[in-house]
Amino acid sequence: MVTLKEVAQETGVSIKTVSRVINSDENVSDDTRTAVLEAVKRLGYRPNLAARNMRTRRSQVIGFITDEITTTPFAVEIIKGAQDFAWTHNLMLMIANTGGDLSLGETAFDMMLNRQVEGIIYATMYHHMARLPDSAYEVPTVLVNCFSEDQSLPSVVPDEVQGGQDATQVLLQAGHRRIGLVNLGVGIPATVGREEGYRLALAEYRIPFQEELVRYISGPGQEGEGYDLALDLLNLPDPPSALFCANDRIALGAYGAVNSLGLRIPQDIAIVGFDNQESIAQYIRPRLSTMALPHYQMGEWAVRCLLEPASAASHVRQEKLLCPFIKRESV
Amino acid sequence: MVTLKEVAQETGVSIKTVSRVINSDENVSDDTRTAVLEAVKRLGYRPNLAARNMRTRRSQVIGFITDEITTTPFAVEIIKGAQDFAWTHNLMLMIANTGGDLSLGETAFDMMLNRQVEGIIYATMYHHMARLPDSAYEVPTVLVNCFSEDQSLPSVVPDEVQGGQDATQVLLQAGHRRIGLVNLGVGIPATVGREEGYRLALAEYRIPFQEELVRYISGPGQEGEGYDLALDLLNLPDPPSALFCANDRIALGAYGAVNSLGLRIPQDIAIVGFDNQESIAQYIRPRLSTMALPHYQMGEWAVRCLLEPASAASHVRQEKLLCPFIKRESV
DNA sequence: ATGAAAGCGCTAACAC
DNA sequence: GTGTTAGCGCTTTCAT
Repeated sequence: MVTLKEVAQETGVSIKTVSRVINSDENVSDDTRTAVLEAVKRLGYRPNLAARNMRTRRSQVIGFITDEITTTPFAVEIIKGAQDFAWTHNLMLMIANTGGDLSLGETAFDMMLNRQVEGIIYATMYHHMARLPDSAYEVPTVLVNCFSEDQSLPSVVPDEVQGGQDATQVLLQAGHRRIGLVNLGVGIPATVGREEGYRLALAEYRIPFQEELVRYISGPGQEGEGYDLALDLLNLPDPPSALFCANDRIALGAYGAVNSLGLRIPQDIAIVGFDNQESIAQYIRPRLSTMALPHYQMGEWAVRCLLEPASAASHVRQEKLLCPFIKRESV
Repeated sequence: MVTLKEVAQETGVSIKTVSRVINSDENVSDDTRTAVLEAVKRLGYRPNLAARNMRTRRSQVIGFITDEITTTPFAVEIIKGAQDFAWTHNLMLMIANTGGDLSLGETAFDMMLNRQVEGIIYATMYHHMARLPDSAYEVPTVLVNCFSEDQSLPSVVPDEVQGGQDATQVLLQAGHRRIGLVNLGVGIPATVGREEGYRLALAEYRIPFQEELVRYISGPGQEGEGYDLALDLLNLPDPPSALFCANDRIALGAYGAVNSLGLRIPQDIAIVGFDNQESIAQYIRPRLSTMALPHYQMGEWAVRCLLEPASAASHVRQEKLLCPFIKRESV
């Protein structure tokens, strides 16, 4: 390993002068700087950030802990957003995956903290409330796609209400007045928020909310249930002409239901999904119009929040990011 | 920050004794150990790995650089395999994504090296030859899903030949004797290897290889081309009764072609895919039988290779990992 | 079984 | 513009 000392000896200057050059300090004569840089190059010197960190207390590393994110293809965009933004600020991401296990989560925080990370991002696969170890408070921590019970940690989540509202509006604007909602399981933020948006959009058009048009899935088999519940709705005496499906897998099931009735999408039944799971939305025919989750942006926001604790984090407890509508062919 | 020194003062012993306790050194009396541990807990002491690293030269961090992997849902399993295995050895992964840009790749290596990583894993989205910066040789480096031109770096890739052979065998064993191959673009390892496997399997059954049964896609629109090429094959005067599609997106296109001809899968035409892209294979009807890529295992292997340079890395230049057959309903 | 001193590579503080 | 000294938190070496 080549050290500052060796570069100094090679150049015939003091260690501190080399340090100045490395850190782009102005107070170095051009001649000295040139000579030093030349030696740095020749020797292949590389600053030891671990050593620098000891003095500056800045590791230039931030931790990124997830529950099961790497297994959720479409959510890895959170990592990408975080890493791209971190990169532009000379920060690196250190990652850990807990598999949803709380004690592993605690270990993950400890391992990160021991390695002197400057901040930690905790991201989850699905939008929900998260339990966090005490060590989450030892360093700035930001939550992505989840929130702590007491909202004591800044967090960034998708704006479910806006998403639900916009999805419904798209259908409304296309002329539909009787719109079914095949929602997710009861009690989770996505279900509540998307339905609230649905109601808001209906209210704007002065359309009364009707319970019989709303269904909730109850198990994990989303396509299957989506099929059944959509079929239910379509078999109503006064059936809806459009379906808002709370995610794309449900929408996929709904496609099947529409087909089984010999109806066409979007001519007979219009469908809007949610999540923009490319692997589904892009490949089914007609291609699915749906609401995208702002994964990439949430990742970016999290890093920005860590970098500017004054601006973002302290002002808002929870940032809600826009879910944009992705127009394809199902409406 | 609580340091060894403070714990030592609190307990009334020397710094070194505390250090011994932290590092589970035997030579400490039980009383002392208990007292120290108690103080460690009370004070919330946390070893500073950056400081330890200065003496031991072991950062307990390894770098994980990818080209575009985080954007390829099904390939993130490489990260998961690496991270799970690293975890069991108390190592953390530091990640960077270059977007395929070579100069960014060089920067990524530099940033990792400056942060004293003990080794680097370079993983790519698709199996291909990779160009690496010189700095890749400054620390143990392992390639995943790619290889260096001169094979000077250890690498781990899917066993394309075995995969192609097994896929074809599945069809052969199901009684098919005329099997079409809709292959990827010419010249890449996957195309060459999978076709070689296809030929080997045919040879085992003494079936002559026929050029007219093999097609290659030429553009990026894999489903569309898959559709066209499969249709081509099925329209042959003496059409195949089974199709081996070199990836699942092509298979998806082939499904369309079979449907358009009013044929059924697998009764009239059997299909085997490749890649096991769950988002496709799992959701199309009938569900697609396909060959899985050993992403998770490649990630594991890479870390193991870094940890045991003596065993794995130095013996084999390139490790080929098994692509297992995933039985579903299309054969 | 325990401790004192040195030093890892670097930067902060303060000379000159 | 440049150098000296000290010390970040830890482990190593060598005493005791």
